[in-house]
Amino acid sequence: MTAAVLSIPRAALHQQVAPRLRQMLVENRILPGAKLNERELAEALQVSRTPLREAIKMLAAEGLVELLPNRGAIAVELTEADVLSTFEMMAGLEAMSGELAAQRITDAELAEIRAMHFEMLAAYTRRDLSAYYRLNSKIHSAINQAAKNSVLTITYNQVNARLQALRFRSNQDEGKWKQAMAEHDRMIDALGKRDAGAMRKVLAEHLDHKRDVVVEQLRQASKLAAGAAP
Amino acid sequence: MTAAVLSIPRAALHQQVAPRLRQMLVENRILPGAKLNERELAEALQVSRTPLREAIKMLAAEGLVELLPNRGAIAVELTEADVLSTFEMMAGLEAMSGELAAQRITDAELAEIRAMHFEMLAAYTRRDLSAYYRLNSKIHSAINQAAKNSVLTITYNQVNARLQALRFRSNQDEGKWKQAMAEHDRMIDALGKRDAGAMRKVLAEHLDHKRDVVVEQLRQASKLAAGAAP
DNA sequence: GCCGAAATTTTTGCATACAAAGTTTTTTTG
DNA sequence: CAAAAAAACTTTGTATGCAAAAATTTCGGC
Repeated sequence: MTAAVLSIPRAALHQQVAPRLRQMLVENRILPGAKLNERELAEALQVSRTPLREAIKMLAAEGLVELLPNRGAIAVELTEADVLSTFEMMAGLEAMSGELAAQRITDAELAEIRAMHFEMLAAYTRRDLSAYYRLNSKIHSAINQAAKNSVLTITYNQVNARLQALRFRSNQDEGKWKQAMAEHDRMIDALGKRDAGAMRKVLAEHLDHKRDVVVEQLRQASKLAAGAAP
Repeated sequence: MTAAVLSIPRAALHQQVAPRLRQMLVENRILPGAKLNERELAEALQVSRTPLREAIKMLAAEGLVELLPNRGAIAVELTEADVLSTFEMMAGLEAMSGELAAQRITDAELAEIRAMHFEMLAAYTRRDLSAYYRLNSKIHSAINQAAKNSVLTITYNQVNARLQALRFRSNQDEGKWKQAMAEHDRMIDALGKRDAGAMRKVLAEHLDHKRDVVVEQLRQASKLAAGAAP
């Protein structure tokens, strides 16, 4: 009866808590700037404070929470400057991924990315935003994998985590979406030709456009807030 | 008497322990692959296991130690592939720093970097390796600062930490050293001209050469070890 | 009624205690 | 004597308790 419970969970509690907390932060279930109350969280996650605190320290090292001496941790709040810096960094990482992937990708990897690209075309045609996001994320991950640099992959995932919270609410407008798809077309083309320079260029541009979409939405959101509050 | 002790140390223990542990790892005072015994370390650092464990979790998130379930943590051991990946990543980050710095550096920042460059020329002329390393590190940091991207700075410092352990033992040969100095000359030149493309290029090459020096030394070291052991 | 100070409550930070997993040593058996 | 099993020991992982700091509330003075 309890066999599954006893045999499967070989992961330590702090190793279970960290991903769950990370997801709560990334999905804005814990709002930016909000305090992470240890007692409350420990109760909610059904663990004692010790493994919870260890998990919080890990997320602090990842930059998802900020530690205030004697005042615990708060979910990071990204200023517009932070958002721009993060996107600029992602653009650099994506450009590097693309450049290296163009040099190192195998035929099998390329075929799989092409397949996902067609799936994404299908999602775009159906205007299935959630499938589109899922496939987009998978394609970019696959490109990163094809670059075959473990440190780049780790860094990419870390920086990417900080942006998830923003992209979550980013519903694209039709024009931008079409443009993003066109950029993906060029990407697949450049990958097929193993053109590292073109990959760098198209990915850097792609991320710059994503940045523009998010920043525009942030400005709109803060304009709305400013109009409502005072 | 105890006023200084009572007023200054507002830093939490885990915040003090983490940097100390990081330095021990970076300076190879804890050897790669070695187990981090909690009782021993806690005693050596004069803290209980709780803040020590929190610090270890932070270093794990930074990638300096590896967590083994129910078996604690070990200092990461960099394979040759890891070293290559890390240098490749550093090359990308330095290239990005240089490119952005060329676009954003102020005259004051440029002047300070030029001053440090002259100091480094002095250290090189005296063959003062330790001063050379210190200034080299400061110059690269200053370029990174001039890029004015906080996420890039954090990432740069993290990835750089993993390489400190290797550079520590890297005594350059005369030819490589001269070449590195020439590259720094070109760097300062490109920065003065605000030539982003040239900065990207020279920094990427500079790091590639550093990589070659380290890899060559690693190969020599492992060759020596192979000759001695069997 | 409102501001400020003191007291109370809450919360964080650290140490310790205990349980579970892992490691080593000893013992037993073939 | 070797290999396997068992016991003893060590180490990690988690919970709990206590002290110090911060936040909140209460109370006194104006």
